[in-house]
Amino acid sequence: MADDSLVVLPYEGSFSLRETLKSGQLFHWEKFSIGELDGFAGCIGDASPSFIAQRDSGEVLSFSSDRERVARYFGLDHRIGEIHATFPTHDPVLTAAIAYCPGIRIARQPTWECLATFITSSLKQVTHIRAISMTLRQRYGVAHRLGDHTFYAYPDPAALAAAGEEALRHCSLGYRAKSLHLAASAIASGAIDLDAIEHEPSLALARERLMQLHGVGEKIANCALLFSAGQWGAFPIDVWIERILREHYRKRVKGARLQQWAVKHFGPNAGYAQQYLFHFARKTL
DNA sequence: AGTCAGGCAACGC
DNA sequence: GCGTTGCCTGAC
Repeated sequence: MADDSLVVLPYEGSFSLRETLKSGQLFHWEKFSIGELDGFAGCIGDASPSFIAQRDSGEVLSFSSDRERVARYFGLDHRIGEIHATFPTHDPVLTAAIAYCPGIRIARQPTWECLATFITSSLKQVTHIRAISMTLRQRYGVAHRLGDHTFYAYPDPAALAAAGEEALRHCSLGYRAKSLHLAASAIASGAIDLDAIEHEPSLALARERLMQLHGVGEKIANCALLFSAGQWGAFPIDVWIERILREHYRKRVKGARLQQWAVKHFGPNAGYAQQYLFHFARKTL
């Protein structure tokens, strides 16, 4: 793949690779350069490593053979204008959040690595989530070389199920080891059909199924569905979103009530709005 | 040294 | 239903 040629990937509207990678969805991309071109590389699912770069002009490049995988993963096919058209017309906070960072996209990750990563994210900061992802990949994932660097795919459910809870505990997972191991086992055995959940059209039903997993509550289920299943109506509420809704929207309710209000207020693409608000909240609150 | 962080489940009322 | 509490770990 290293000798594969680079091509320009088209996209509509605004896209910022750097901001999308920092927006709390993706935790394993590494800086990587090809010749003079500085970009990022990482594995998407179990494929050999992908490369993506963005020039100052905004131009996005990837390997030719990999262009469709990369474009889908980073949401380059999203019709941003149409998404924004579904947002509330008079919402100065959301308008400010979009203006603050219009280039963020909701990525579309492979379902398992997304779900598993968010299971390991509970009460963790970004740097630590990254560290855990890397450790799991290096210990239990398939290695791929790109240039002189080795990249690792996220371990599949069978690999983590086989590893055992105790071994996972030694990957700095703490109490999350049990959840990750149970989820991996349930999926590897077929007790939970992740593929069916990914394609389940009903958000409520998909969320209900995910929440049957130990360690998967509303927040993690919504993250998994928003970031891997294209369920843009899913609205994960973490401390940052709760903060911005409380301080800028004067919402004092919590939990399910807050969730219902948000979906009603922000509309069918509430999750996309959430991503702008989340980034905005983290930088300004 | 204690506190806290990008939640969840179990329990009490 | 709603509010508390314990939980692994590392960063500050």
